[in-house]
Amino acid sequence: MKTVKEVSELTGVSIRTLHHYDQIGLLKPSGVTEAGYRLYDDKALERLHTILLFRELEFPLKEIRQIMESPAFDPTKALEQQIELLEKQYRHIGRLIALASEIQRRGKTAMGFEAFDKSEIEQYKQEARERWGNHEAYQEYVHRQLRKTPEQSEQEGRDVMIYMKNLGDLRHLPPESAEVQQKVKELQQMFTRNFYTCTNEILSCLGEMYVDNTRFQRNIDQECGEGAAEFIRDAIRIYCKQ
Amino acid sequence: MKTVKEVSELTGVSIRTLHHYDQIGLLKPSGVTEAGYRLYDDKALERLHTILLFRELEFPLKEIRQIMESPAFDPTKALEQQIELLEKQYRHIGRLIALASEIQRRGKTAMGFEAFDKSEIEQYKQEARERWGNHEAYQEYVHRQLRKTPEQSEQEGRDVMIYMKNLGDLRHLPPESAEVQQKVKELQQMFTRNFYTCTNEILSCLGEMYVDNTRFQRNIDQECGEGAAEFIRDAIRIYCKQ
DNA sequence: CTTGACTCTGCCGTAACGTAAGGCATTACA
DNA sequence: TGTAATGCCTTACGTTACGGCAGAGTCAAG
Repeated sequence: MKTVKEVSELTGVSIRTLHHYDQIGLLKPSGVTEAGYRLYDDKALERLHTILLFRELEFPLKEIRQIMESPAFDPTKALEQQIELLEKQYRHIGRLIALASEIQRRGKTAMGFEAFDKSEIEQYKQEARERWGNHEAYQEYVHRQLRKTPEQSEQEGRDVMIYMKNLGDLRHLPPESAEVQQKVKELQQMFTRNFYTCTNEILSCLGEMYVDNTRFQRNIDQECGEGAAEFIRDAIRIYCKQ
Repeated sequence: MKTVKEVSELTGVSIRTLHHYDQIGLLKPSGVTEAGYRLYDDKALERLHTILLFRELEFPLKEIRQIMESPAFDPTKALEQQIELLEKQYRHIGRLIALASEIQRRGKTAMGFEAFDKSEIEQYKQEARERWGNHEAYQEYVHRQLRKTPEQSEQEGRDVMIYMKNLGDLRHLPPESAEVQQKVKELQQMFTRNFYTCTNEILSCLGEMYVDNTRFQRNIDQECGEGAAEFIRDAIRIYCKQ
């Protein structure tokens, strides 16, 4: 049985926070002395650790209580939602940084004193969006990857290769033919499903990379036949132009 | 002269917010009717736009007031600080997402109901950090780049090439020689100064890329002499091993 | 003159505590 | 055993940027 101070020193939460959690019913002490001192046992400490974990993930305290009280409340789903929420914030802040940077970069003189007019701000926003676009796709990719198990990742790797092979097998056709272009489209859709929103711009970057990157090119040519990498790149180039 | 409702509809801020801004002295109406109705003119609207810009960038209202009241308060510096703050938040949220994803990825069964113990949480954190590490360096890079003018970027590109050339010029020496290793160190320091915290791991990735990427290799060899790319990669490999 | 739209000034509530203030309880030391 | 030093309690206000009332006055139209 530990007093508030001991718990506080053990876990790093303030005494006031313990009072608060008691007050809102999130963490009741295991017992109280006749003088009204709060006493916590090991089970309470464990509960506190769980609370702190959720708190770190920026769950609101109310929700933490619900999660821990009713087993009906699905923690898996809650976690999923929370991740979505965090990702929203993350993107939002990213855009803010881009906007602020844009102002800093261009407005060194204008920043002097008075007002920006609205059109100017919109201009900043526009430019920030453009400079930020690619980055956001990458973010999405990383986050999606983080949530995958190694087996999932491996499976996806094979999937990609199948699509590449489908496309590479058509390299006797001209890259602008309808059939080839259809396959490019499917490739793009597959990327969007499995990795990130694959815009034409991104797809085009990927296409260039398949040739620019020695290892990629070697792999693709090995799996799909000599010259496949270049063929795929060309097909993508054409696809992205229209 | 516009009433609160008109201003509200024009700018999207609530009437209550206008009241609030009046109350805290952030945006006083240009005039009031004898009945006490607030009236705003175009100058006030402009001021409001500026306020909204700073608000979007998550400046606290108090600070916005200070910035706009006293020209002594340096907006350039304030913007810089704000960006730093946003970046801190950004990294923080990124790590949270990594942590949450890690729990989701591994804890599907464990997530059931009860407590995590502390060691388990630390384990999650550790793994999340590892999976997140490279990503963070990239973030830093993007953010630093965003703030640079095109001329700055260009200058830096030339700087990099100078360092590369310094290193490439030593390719008659063995890559493990002290002189070469010293140059590698300088290269790493230069990256950290100009782009991002260049850990050994990242440096090593860069080294591999100089050979893996066809375009990079060609450029390096062209500028620094035949075989320079491979030599630099080897020198970096050795440097990173100790 | 009434009606409906509009506006005003309070005041309470939010989230998660921080920071006192004022008053017992416990412990340490002389 | 007295007293000082901690430790603990409760109560309550402060923080941020408003949202949402209530109750009352104001304005333009029919």
